[in-house]
Amino acid sequence: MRTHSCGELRPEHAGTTVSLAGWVATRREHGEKLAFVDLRDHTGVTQCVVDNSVDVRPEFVVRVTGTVAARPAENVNDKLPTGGIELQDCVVEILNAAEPPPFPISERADTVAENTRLQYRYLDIRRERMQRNLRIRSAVNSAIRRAMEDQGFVEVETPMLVPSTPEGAREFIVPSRQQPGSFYALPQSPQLFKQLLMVAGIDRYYQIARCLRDEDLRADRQYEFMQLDAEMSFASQDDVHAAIGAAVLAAAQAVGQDPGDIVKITWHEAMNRFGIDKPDLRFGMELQELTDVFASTEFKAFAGAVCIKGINASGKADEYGRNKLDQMTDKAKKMGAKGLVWLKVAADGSFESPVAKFLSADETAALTARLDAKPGDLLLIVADQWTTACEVLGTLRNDIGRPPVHQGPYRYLWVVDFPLFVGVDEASGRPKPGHHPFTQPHPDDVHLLETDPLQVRSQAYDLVLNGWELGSGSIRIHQPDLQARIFGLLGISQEEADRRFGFFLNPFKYGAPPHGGFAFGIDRLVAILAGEENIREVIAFPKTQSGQDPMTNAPTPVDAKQLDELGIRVLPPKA
RNA sequence: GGUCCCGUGGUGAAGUUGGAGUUCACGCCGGCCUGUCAAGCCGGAGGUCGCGGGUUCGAGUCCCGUCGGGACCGCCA
Repeated sequence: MRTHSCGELRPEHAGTTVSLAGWVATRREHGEKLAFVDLRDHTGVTQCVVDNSVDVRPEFVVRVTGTVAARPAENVNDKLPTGGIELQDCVVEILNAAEPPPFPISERADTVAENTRLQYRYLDIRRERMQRNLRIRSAVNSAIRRAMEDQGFVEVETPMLVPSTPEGAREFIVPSRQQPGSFYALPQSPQLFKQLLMVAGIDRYYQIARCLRDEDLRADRQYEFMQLDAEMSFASQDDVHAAIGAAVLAAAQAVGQDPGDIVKITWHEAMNRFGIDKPDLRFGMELQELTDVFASTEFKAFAGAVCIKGINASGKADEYGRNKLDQMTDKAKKMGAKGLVWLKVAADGSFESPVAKFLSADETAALTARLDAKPGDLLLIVADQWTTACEVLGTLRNDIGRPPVHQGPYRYLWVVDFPLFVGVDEASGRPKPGHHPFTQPHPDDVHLLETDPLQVRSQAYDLVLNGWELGSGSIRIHQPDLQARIFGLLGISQEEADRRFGFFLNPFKYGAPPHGGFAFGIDRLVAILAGEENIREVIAFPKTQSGQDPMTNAPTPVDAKQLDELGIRVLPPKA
């Protein structure tokens, strides 16, 4: 049907007769005998010189047969890769007519309401931007597959209809026809199955897996999303990081990027330096320790504080007026801080601040040195519990300094040694698992499990890119006695564990190898690699924030007959 | 569950302290035009200002509600 694509002809093809097929991009009329038609496919655009009597309009599907001609120098279009040639003596065959599209099939549609783009997604995808994004996604997927296969990982598909488990995210539920009143759940992740594959001797498992979570949607979250899911037997944390790192490297290289070295820092260091467990390393403004500076201060807000930390928003003094500083203070208080101290550095190096008069000369000098304060800088200080001080300043650091996620450079890092438990459940007084209850504690901290559980580090880790959490993983518990200890701490009895996790835990009695794994979000990775801020831009048919699809109108009511068969009755809407 | 922003011909935008007949660009339709390339020129059609209620002599504009979209908080072991 076609001999070439619309993006490949060059002056060296001059003289050959070719056939192109595609969509009419634009038409430029020049009188009775002459018109230019730009023919478009996913590879590009080629100008065809046609007789003006040919009645084709934008988005008509046509086949054009003609002769490639080099354009004279004055007619070359430098903006097009094919701008050195055009098709002459064209025979145009209309394969399908088309109504005018609701929005232009070009970069001009970037400003069209997203709802409209989603309603006509098949036209939106016809655009260069979406073509590019989906092709990047495909290249990333295949590069990841190749990298995993090369490392001896075996792709195993796991079921979509799985039992409901009460932990974690809210699940999508699927009614059973043969067992009315019983339900399947759609998997939040293949977590349980992949660990059983380790018991089963698969040794290295991976899957580009669809996961489903019924939680509110965001720029980086859809109900359905794809993960590179992997699990390894007889592997250390470092083994897992190396394997996943190779997949990330392959993905980046597939789009012509170099991820550089993946830095590794502990969770404690991340909190201490950046105030967040997914630090964005593209900018400085690190948290500085100030507790010692104010060890014997007269300033009441700082005196006796467990932890005092500060950041220097360099050069931001003028940008942040009283109003913005008040908003920042409110935010700090909402996050649990007792307050926020700000100081602006004046031209002579002195501090402009409501609290400047409470600081001694020594303290002022030490503060200036510690934060490397220069005229025009804005200093922000929080005195509180360590966690609060870090988190508040980490949030302000991101608010003030963080560039859009897709803006290079790309700074990948592993965050390791997450705490095994995060805080205490108010109702039960029990510690809450940070990752999931099957996470292996750090070997050096196991002895603290019963005495000081909140100090126990885990063998859990996150992969972070430019402040976005790409994914997380852990070394799992494979010893039933250790698992029982953890359940004991969580207040889960043997009976309850059997009931809730029995099908998962019983297999571990039959020879479970030490194992660990990881999963990262492909949508997020592809979005960043494609330079998009929103994962919907790299998903062919995404849902809106309210979980609807403007193209298919899903979700929709179903027939009473269908509900009947499933033994389901729908309650009337709440008044 | 909450906070904030948005909704005006097919598309994107403008519309002042509430005041005459909503404005502009692109697109669309018709005409002219032999070298354009987002062609150009002339003419034309196209609107429930998301929807409902209220205030007012008068509402695109103000108020309340509602629907839809987006960003974020909660949530996402």
